[in-house]
Amino acid sequence: MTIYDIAKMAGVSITTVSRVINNSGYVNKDTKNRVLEVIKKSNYTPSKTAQVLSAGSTFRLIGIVCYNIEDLYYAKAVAVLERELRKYGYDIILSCTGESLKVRQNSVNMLISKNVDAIIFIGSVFVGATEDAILNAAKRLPVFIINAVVEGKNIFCAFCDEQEALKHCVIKAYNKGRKDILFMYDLDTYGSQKKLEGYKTGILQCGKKINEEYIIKCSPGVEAASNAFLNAYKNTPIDTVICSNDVTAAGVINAANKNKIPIPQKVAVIGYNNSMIATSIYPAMTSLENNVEKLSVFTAENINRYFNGEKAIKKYCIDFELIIRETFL
Amino acid sequence: MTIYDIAKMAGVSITTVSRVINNSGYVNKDTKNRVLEVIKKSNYTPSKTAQVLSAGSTFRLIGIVCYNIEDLYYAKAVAVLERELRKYGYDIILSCTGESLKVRQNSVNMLISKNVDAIIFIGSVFVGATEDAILNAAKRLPVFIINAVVEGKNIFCAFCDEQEALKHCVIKAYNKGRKDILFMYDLDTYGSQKKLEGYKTGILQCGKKINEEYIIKCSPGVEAASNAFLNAYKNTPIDTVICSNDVTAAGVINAANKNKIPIPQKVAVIGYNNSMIATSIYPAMTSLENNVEKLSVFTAENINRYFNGEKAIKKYCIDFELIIRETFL
DNA sequence: CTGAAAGCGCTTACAG
DNA sequence: CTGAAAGCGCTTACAG
Repeated sequence: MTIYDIAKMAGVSITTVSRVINNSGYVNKDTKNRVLEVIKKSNYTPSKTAQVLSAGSTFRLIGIVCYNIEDLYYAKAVAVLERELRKYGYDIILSCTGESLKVRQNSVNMLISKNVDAIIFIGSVFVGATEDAILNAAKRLPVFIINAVVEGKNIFCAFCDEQEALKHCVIKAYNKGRKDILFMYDLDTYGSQKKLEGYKTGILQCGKKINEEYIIKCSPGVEAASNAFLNAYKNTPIDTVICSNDVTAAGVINAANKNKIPIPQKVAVIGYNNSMIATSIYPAMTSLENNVEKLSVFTAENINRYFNGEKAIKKYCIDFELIIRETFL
Repeated sequence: MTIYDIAKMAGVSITTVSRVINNSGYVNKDTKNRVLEVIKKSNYTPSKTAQVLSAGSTFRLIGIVCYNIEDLYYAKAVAVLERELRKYGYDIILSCTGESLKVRQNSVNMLISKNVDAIIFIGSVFVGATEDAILNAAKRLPVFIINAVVEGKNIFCAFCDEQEALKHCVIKAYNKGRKDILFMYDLDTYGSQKKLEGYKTGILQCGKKINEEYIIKCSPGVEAASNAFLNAYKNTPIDTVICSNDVTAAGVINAANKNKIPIPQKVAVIGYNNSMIATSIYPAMTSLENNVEKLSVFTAENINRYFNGEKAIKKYCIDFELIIRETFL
């Protein structure tokens, strides 16, 4: 079913049908109704492909590349991006890549080959190993990054200063009289490294020495975090645990509950991301709000700015806030 | 930059460039390399739009309509669908609609107008009020539904029998000697209704009477569930709480922890969906595994079947399993 | 208010 | 191994 069929059935030219479809130009009211009826009756949908090619427009599709949509951080970002971009008439193609470098490069290639208007990378996991993919993409279309900084033409970043954020947590803990502050992280990403640096800076700023025993890397997931914490707790005095994300923190809290280690009296716990997990757990988790939601809203606006001829913002840094709940008072 | 520019720069016809791009037909090796070099040097990407229009193919895009990607159930489904559909060369356009009927209808219209190959609806929230949107969509393209049943031409459903699942939970609890079994749910969806029916069937099958005080509807979210549970607990004897999802169950568990109500000795708790929350909480939550992952894998296969001329399966029912953890032993 | 014709950027028989 | 030409299904000046 094409515009030619509709034209024939309605007894008009395809130009007129086109006018009716697009509600453009002058069309006699009766003619219009006749065409509309034919369209409806035949369940005709115009070929977007032909429209785009002919009108020189685009599909208004934005590619989103994220690590794992089941992680609440990415889920939040995608949810907000989708909602905000819709306001500007964009839809999203979602690509979740996981660890695989090959999948990442393929995802980017696919998005480029499908002629999306722009690509958004969410998360710092894409910096480092995948940076080439980002730079290559930027040669062909604008690239927007949430929560990482990559310099380059056609690349626009919105981020939270994770290093400062973690430093803030450390100092806050120290000022509460906490002395044995553990830092736990899972993936070895750009973001984790920033947080780790922030941890160290904070420790030094408190006039303490950096003790490698207080820096723990564990596998992702609640269980792994539980075990890693208990193991560390056995061997070293610990009164505070700062985690690089809420899932890890949940593991610490569970382990403490199970072993009757009172939170926060004996051990205080600070999570990161302020996700739903922070309020789903008991005791409610103190967590660092790094404002993904705001970053996502900003990025959608920035994309709109870019395509409207206004100058998009190259680098945008958002504030953070430690949300105090029961695990660290 | 079009195929004409490349042809000119390489000193060949566009036919030859097209052959190189598509790796089809015979092309002299040297010619091919020359064209490839020009393409690379100029960062040329063929217009997918023109390719699709010309070749009579499609963009290989599947639309996914879900309620809320921040809900772990939907996140899991989308993650698996994306991964599995990628294997068949499809990408996904994600649309999260929330409650709004208008957004839902608009999302469907948008997907149809963008000429996706098929639409997947995830979750029972779309049955009932949005059913018209589904039926209309099915007039134009194949519609696949995960976890709800809608009859109609061009509609394919994969689901878990929630009614049976909930009945199973009730009987299991009863057989453990539990007598005062509460059912808590939040949204008033098709799925919740099925679960509620299952609860009632189970209660009757145990030779007990249905007591409306043991059926509690609360707002979504951990906090609301906590309050609703505590309120009910004050007024009625309760030894088991079965929830329509894990978030609600987390609220119950938190409330019990906070009020020193021992789980499962005094109150057993059963969640639903067996999401990450079930293992993120202490005590670890018994939860009903309704196999979204398997349903998603099946749906991707079914879509592939549909487009490969094999007959897609109209109705597919998956089994379920109660995963026993500490909150109900 | 309406239509014939050119053109969007490709692919694909067809001819050589 | 290569290219001229038709055609995919639309939009949009242009002419009337």
